[in-house]
Amino acid sequence: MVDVTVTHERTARHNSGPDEVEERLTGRRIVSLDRTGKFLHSDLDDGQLLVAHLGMTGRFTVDGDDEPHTHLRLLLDNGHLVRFIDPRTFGFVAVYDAPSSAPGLARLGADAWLTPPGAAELAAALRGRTAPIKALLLDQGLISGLGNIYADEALHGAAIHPLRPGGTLTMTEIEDLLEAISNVLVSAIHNGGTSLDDRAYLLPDGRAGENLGQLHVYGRTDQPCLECGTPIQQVSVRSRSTHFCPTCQAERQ
DNA sequence: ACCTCCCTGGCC
DNA sequence: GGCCAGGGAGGT
Repeated sequence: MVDVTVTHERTARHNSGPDEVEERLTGRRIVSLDRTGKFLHSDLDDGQLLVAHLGMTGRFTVDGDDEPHTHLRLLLDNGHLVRFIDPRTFGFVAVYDAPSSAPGLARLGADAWLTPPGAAELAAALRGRTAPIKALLLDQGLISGLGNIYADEALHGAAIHPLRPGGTLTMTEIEDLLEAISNVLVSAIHNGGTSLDDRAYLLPDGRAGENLGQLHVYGRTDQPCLECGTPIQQVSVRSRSTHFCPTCQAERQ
């Protein structure tokens, strides 16, 4: 990285500020590109760890246009210009000495796509947990990588009510849930991801992902369940909108 | 283990 | 003019 410019305080909030991020990155070479859950992370040539999170509206572009809400620019020694654009500034870019000092990243559960847990492992993690399974799926400590949309979709695929206390899931339900998570992610990735009307998420070439039309419950409040016709219900779980079919995902089985 | 806060664009 | 959307951090 030949030149690094950070122009928004909040983007650098996990370091002391924009100056520290610029200083720690300038002159460094990126030697890896990885992802765990929703965290992007790279090893640098001096042993530091570069971590980025897109939050809700963050995205990286390479040699793109200069857009509003561009908060960080990386000029690479190959001439390419990487921009971090993030209107709502829920995302961040941070540099740490070690993974253990990166908040969030250090506490992530197994990645839902790359290294999903086995049923026995997930069952052990769920044992004794009283929080709603929906909340546990969003809390990245159990399984990492699922957001609000795919958590709702996975629970519907597994026919599990979102308010079921995590510890009450049967082994069969846990197996179904893991399979549903896999199915949901395979489908979403195959379809290029879920671009909503706000177009906050787009494919690298600027096209919208087409998975929205494949969703069974998210954003389908009051519309008929595709399995049974019952109107999809929307409730709030931990102040996150939650969509489910009250028939397919009955409270008890 | 819970709750509040952060932030902006879009829509009612 | 006000509310909602959403991911995580931090504090209680």
